Amino acid sequence: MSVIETADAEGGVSLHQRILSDISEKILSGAWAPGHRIPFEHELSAQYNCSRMTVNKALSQLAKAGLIERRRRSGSFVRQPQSQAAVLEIHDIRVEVEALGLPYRYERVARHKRRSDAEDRALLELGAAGPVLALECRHFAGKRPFAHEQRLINLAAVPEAVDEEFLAIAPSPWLIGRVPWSEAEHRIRAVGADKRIAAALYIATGAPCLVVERRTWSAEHPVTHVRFTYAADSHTLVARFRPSQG
Amino acid sequence: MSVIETADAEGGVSLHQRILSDISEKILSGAWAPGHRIPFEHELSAQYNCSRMTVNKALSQLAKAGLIERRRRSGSFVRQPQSQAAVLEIHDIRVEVEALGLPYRYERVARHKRRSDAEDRALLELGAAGPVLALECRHFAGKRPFAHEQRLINLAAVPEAVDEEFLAIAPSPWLIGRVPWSEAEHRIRAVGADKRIAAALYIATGAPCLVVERRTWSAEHPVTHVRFTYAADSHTLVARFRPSQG
DNA sequence: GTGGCGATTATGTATATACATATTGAAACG
DNA sequence: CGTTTCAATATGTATATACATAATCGCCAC
Repeated sequence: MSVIETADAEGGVSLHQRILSDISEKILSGAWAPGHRIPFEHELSAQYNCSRMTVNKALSQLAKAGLIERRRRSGSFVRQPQSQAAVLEIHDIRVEVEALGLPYRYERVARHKRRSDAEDRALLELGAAGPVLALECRHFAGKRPFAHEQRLINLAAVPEAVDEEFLAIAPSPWLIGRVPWSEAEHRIRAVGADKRIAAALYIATGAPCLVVERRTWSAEHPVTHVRFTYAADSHTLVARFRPSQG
Repeated sequence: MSVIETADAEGGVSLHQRILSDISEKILSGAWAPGHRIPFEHELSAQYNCSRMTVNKALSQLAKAGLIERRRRSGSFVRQPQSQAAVLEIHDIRVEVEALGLPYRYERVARHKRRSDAEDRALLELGAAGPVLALECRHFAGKRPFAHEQRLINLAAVPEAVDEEFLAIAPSPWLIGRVPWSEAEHRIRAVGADKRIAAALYIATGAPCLVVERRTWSAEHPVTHVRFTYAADSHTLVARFRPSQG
């Protein structure tokens, strides 16, 4: 390798930028699937004939953007690609269904109390392990399933949920009446239905679904994480706003 | 300055991180107003007793986050608060793509001026027939299509759009700079890709997609209707809020 | 087996250095 | 007087190096 050789004659783009876009191209194109281990820093620096620092700069940015996950001693791995933006609005399913003029019905499918596992903690953004309540429910519009609900409740924040079976009342209205929320985060995306969702919503596996995930905090404490899944033809989120000034 | 003196005994947080948060604190608190020139890299490196590279790392991140603007030979300056209405920022696709660290590219696929048909009037909520501009565009992240855009512009509300080809600039930024909007409505849903969308986004027919439609009004006049379609694996909308009313 | 423990390894952060690039301001020139 | 040139300056990108840190692997003792 030459000493201090600047500007790799790469059309104005800096090297770490080129490395970055090469790798993200591989990821977004699917050539490197989620879970795939991307080459080590020292391998890439050999491949691109540059220093490890340059590779590190690119990989750090990819990690910050959420495309890859880095693990010491193990390497860097492709994550589920996702970009971020913001949208607003909150919804109550009973109200939505009744607005359609259809009879609403609620069904609790499952309920488990357990000590939070790693996935639970990730979903709730919990630091330490603790008791959680896991719920699975369905919401019907007329005879058709309208939405599937998977929910986690942090029992450290809402201990009285232990005594509720959620057979007659859905978790959302129960929580809203009890726990004032100070912050909420929504994630909205499209997915293909997996087998479980397909069965729950009476649709084909792989059929497009809208997924709305919501995380709620009350005074800095994570309260609940919920994932609603709707069949594509059953649901449109609507949000109206006026501009706010800076 | 000492030689290779690691871990400045600063409670686990890295130095560049501390510099970054110190400066953003100054900016967000208002102590350094927009337009204020923040200290030069060499001044900060003296102040923090560290190398210029470390300061550079912090400032580069601040620039990428949009808090400051850097000008060669002149220094770094606090930017005007970018608190554009959440909605606008949301669907500025260029910003989303660049936040991923990927090169953004825009392409106009088609442009037609016509008298509004029934479908156009439904989409724009127009009462009477009138001239509209129909556009089809694509937004790329790296080499992959990131979003497909179908747009209608009400020429009665924005007559000067007739003279714009939209080859170099995308409709969103063009409109934002020209037409103040007073109200917007969003509709978000999942669909299976039809043939046209599948071809445009390099995905299979029927593959799940996220569709975001936006209608905008300016002083009661419908301005534009736009439909963005994203491949399922490329996009997640994220929104955080605090309760403002109820 | 299995439980601990040290060696190994990949990433994380920092350093000093080198040169490129863009921009500014002032000096030199026609 | 305007223009051109040039040096100074701040940022931009890259290098080689050094050491910290965390996680894993394999070895060894029990």
